[in-house]
Amino acid sequence: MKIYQHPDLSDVALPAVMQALSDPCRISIVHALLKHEELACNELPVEVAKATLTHHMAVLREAGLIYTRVDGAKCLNSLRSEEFDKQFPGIISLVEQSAVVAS
Amino acid sequence: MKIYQHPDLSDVALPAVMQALSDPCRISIVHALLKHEELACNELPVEVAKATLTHHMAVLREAGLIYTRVDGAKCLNSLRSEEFDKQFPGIISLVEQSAVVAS
DNA sequence: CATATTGTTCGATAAATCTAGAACAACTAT
DNA sequence: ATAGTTGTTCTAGATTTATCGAACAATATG
Repeated sequence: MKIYQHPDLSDVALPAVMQALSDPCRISIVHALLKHEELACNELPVEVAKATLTHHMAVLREAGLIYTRVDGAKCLNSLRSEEFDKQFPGIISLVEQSAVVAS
Repeated sequence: MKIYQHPDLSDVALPAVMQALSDPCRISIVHALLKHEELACNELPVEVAKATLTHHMAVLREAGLIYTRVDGAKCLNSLRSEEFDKQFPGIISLVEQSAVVAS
């Protein structure tokens, strides 16, 4: 299957992170990953087309927020919590505490 | 002159804040206000047209990041540091520590 | 008063982003 | 194998955002 690229967090710029988290749909995804550790794309609580979800996951991945590994036909996503929080302390915590909006 | 509206920070949603800080130009503006406390628009280190700057300032204002007061023909802008940090702890600090990119 | 300064608003264009359908590839299961 | 599941890529449309010039309003200055 596809080979997922994950950036070094030291290469991720703050505007890219902010951009990634400026979309309520992606905020919802992060919320879900805070609750469930590892989720396949089709287990995420979003109501968008598959192609759209692929796009959102790519944005989160490129912002260093999520890690994606292949497991058979599915791909499992998790938060890069620790490393991310080291590079951008407090952000994930803010998302965690923010109200869940429609996605 | 214009009457500037400043939202209650409790009414500001996280995606709006993220959106506001997803632009390098606006990050530069926040950087400048971290250094100088209060600055008129024409003192900000940005290389965009006046109309564009007005737009960026409005985005920052609506995200609760800056306060604008009128002083004669100019308007003076400052960060709403304390209250903002109470509502969204750590964000301003992250911006402060982030590298300055081109605007 | 005449001119310059400061910033807004309007209108228009360009660029980026979000969205999704359709075709496709890879794996799973019957 | 045949069909179903999972997710990507391509293409395209729709929405949002960024940008700026020009006209304007309000203040400041000579």
